[in-house]
Order: sequence, then structure tokens, then C-alpha cells
Amino acid sequence: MPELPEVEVLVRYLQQVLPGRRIRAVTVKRPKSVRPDSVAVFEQSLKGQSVVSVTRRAKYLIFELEQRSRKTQMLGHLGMTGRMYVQPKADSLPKHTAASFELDKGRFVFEDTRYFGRLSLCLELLAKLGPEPLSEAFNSSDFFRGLQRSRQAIKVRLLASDLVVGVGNIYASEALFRATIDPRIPSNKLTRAQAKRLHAAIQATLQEAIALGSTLPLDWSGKEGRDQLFYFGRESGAKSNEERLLVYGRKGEPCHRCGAQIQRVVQAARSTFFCVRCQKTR
DNA sequence: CACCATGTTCCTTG
DNA sequence: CCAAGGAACATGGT
Repeated sequence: MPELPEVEVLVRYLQQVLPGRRIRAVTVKRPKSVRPDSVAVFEQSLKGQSVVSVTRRAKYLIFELEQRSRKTQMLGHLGMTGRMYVQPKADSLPKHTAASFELDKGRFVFEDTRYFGRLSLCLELLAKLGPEPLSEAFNSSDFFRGLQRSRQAIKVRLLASDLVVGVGNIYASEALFRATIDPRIPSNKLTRAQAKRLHAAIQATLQEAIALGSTLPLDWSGKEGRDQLFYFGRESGAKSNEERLLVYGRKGEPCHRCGAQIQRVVQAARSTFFCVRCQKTR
């Protein structure tokens, strides 16, 4: 399910339902989904803990837990297909359950079809991350200086998490389209003006996605398939019913701005979508 | 059968 | 040593 906006909206949902809940038992169904901790240690350490809060850093979820005023943290990552939600105890576990937590009220489920996601008691990963895109730490002058240090294509550069975190494959294409920058140009060839436009475009793209996800009637367990709307669909019930993504996944379709056909290229083994006419260097 | 898929890490190549 | 490219992870959809 996840890029930064999806994780942010998930965190807001979990923050509504988890704080105050006590974990009665933990069951790890997929050992590889818990790393690097052993399953036994993981299950035992979390049993009896209560949730204090759920926050986000990049695409990671941070669960703050406590037991008799002793605090612990658990890190979560959704990978490509992870999802998390609270279901009634009477409901059955989904086919690809990675781990489940019996709560004093309901059950917290971590479902993950492709099992690229992770739960961990080790938060070391967070230390190396670049600035949060929607915080003061992400400013256009540092961003520009960072871009100058590499000849990698700008699109590929955005996916590395040192200049800015949380920009994934979909929103990288979207932000570059909004900033009218060719995704293939080396990052050190961007002008100061382009860096500034891209900085603003990244923030606007992510902010709008969060706003959309926060207003949609999302179905967390996915029974109605409605969480798909968040990524690729249309704003349900909205009058406009307008496509939300401007270029991603639109190969061969007309550019919303100029009508030219949207192109698909492969960079670092991942798809990039862009409009050759609108996204010119300079 | 072929090719595609929202993320991250690790290995190889130059 | 470094930067860049690609494979790997695992499962499913079209």
C-alpha cells in the first residue's frame, strides 16, 4: 500500500484506534517478517505492553509501547504490499498474515502479501535517514547542494533516501512532472531554479496525497477493495471524478497539460513516466 | 508463458 | 575506495 502519504494516513488511523490498547498475545506467522529479532524474543517482549502512540518517520511506523512506565519502541515497515489494521476478534486472519496481536479489545493485524515488510524492535535504521520532506529540515538550498554531488539521473536520485525520504516510485514521477523536469537528466545538471521547483513540487505532491487519503472513506482491511482508491483510483463521490495521478501508469495516454503521449522508460530497473514535451531540461 | 508491480538491501561491476 | 546498476526478496495480477 505504501509511499509516505499512505503511511502517514495509516498512522493517523492507527493513532485513533491503538493508544491505550493492551497487547495480550503476539503471534508471528512469518518469521522472516520480524527482523533481526528472534520470533520468541519478539513475541515475549511485546506481550503485556500497552500502546502509547503511533508515529511516522519516512515510510516507517514507530509504535511507542509501555508497561508499568517502562517504554519500548517497535518499528514497522509495509514494504510493497503491507497493511495494518484492527479487526474484530471474531474475524478470521487473512491469508498472508505476517503477524497478529491480540488486544484487550480487537486484534491488530499486519498483513503482507509479498512479505517485503518488517517489524523490528531495533530502531537503528532510522539513524541514517535524510530529512522529512514536509519538515523544515528539508530546504531547497541543502537539496540543491545535495543534487550537485551526483551524476545519477534525478529520478533515481529522488528514490535514494539521503536527500529526502518518503518519495517512492509513483510520487517521484509525479513530482518531476509538476516541476517540468526531465527525469533522465543528471542530478548535478539541475539549475538552482529547477531544484527549487522540484523541492516545492515534492512537498505539494505529498501534501495533496495525504489530504486526499485523509478524506477518502478508506477500508483498512481491504474487504471492499477501497483502499486501492488511495493509489490509483478516483475520488469516490467527488463531482470531478478526475484522475489523480498525472503521469504514473499512463504510458501512451495524453498528457493532461499538452496532450502529448506519456512515455515510459526504465531507470534503475524501475518504471518512470513523463511527458517529453512538458518536461524539458531548464 | 511473459511481463509487470507502491520498497529496501546487498552484491557486482567499472 | 566510490558510484552506479542490477538482482534478490515472494506473491499475485493481467
